[in-house]
Amino acid sequence: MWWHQHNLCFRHPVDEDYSGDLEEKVATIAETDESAESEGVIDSHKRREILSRRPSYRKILNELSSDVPGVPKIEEEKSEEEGTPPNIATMAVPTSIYQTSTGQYTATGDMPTYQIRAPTTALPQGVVMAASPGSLHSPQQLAEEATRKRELRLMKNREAAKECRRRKKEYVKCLESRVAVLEVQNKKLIEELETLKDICSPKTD
DNA sequence: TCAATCGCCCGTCAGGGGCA
DNA sequence: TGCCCCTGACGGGCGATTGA
Repeated sequence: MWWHQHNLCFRHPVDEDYSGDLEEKVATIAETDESAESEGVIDSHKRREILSRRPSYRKILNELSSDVPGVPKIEEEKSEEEGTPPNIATMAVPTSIYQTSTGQYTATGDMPTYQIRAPTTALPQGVVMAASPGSLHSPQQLAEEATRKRELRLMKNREAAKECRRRKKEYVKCLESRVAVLEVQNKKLIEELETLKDICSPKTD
């Protein structure tokens, strides 16, 4: 398992706990024996290092999908993000309707439109590096440039965080569907085993 | 009715990874 | 090596729920 928020002491009541449990469930059912790093006490620094090195949802899910045909991949969405420069006012925030490569998840409805808004900062949108550092003279200009860069970075990170959370939700949904499939498989196998036992066991009467 | 709690979402920061 | 992206962590806001 890569995800052990449920073992950490700084419990944050957001979705991390839920997805962590879910992954544990998937791992248990699928009997994929990841390392037993959660055993015992790991100091917070090490835990943080372990957590930070966990692969991205996209990677995990895509690897998963290569192993299991039924698991959909998370789309790259490069058409939105790479098609337009990031500092153009037409920030293409992913809509509440999205779909995976298999079209399994088509609508989440979890991103209300009232929350999708244009950046409200005073950032001069559309002005791409109007003043290079070499052409700046006064300290005021330098300060303005630094502020502008910070605003741009924050805006990009804001959008990246939204996208990351959206992917995480999709990832959790995929895990949920996989849990359901594996549970059904497990049930069938148990039933099959019982049937075979009945057939093969000698009648002692 | 109202304070406490919960669940969800958001923005921001920090730090690791990928890439030119 | 620096820049940029991704994501865990954190703190805060807000609406819904719950128990006194």
